[in-house]
Amino acid sequence: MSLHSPEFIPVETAPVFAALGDKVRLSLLSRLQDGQPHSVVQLTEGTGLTRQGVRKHLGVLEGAGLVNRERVGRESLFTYQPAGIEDLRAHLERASMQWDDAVARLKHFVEKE
Amino acid sequence: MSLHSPEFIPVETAPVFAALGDKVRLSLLSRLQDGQPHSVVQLTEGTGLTRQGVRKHLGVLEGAGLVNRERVGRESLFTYQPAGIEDLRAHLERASMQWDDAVARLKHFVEKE
DNA sequence: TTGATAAGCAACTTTTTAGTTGCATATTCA
DNA sequence: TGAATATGCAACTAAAAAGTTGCTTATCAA
Repeated sequence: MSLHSPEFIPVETAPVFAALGDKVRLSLLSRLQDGQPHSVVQLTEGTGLTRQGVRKHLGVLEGAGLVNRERVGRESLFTYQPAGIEDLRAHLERASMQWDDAVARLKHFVEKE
Repeated sequence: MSLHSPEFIPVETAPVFAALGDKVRLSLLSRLQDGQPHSVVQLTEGTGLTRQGVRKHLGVLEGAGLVNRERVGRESLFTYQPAGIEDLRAHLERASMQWDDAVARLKHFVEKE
């Protein structure tokens, strides 16, 4: 028998949540949503930040596995990677279901008294 | 016609993601998953942190709407609030679907050439 | 081959977050 | 009432994150 109750959301996913926990990075992801590779200058436009600032955010997204980087010629092209979001979605879905179960059990327990 | 393409994940959700982007907070949420109110001392056990440290984390979770606080007697009782997670789940689900659509359109476009 | 463009790397400043200690306040209970 | 328990609040330190500037390197195109 397991000593641990099933984890709500695994702590290993914290870095991915952290990567998404920033307005600039969320809007960068929005712009990568078209599935096309985008260069750093391209992604810098409209952010109000410097190229290096944006580049740092892209590095965070890359570190979390949410985007992919590829050097092509003199450009660095970033592309959206769906796997990370898919993963989170699955975790949250499971968490929601676990919660519903817990509530149902609680209700049953209360009514039994 | 709208000038903006639909947002992948709305930037307003960033604070919620940020709240989840920490191992301590994720494990606190795990322990609140039973639906029962828990006091600060109770939640401090096993964290290796001080009561005040844990209290700060609980404050972040509360600020993100993920938990609820209620003062009862001399205790502060924290309870899990499912709405925030539910919200994120819905956003991620929509994002996944949008992505699938984008990929399908892209594929169709390529094949047409 | 030279000027313009895209980017990388490193150092540095500023801001935010995490975590602590110290002390005051409110509650419970013997 | 008085000791023990649970918490709150404020100040402080340390560490991480965000963002910048300055300079170098690589690539493209006339």
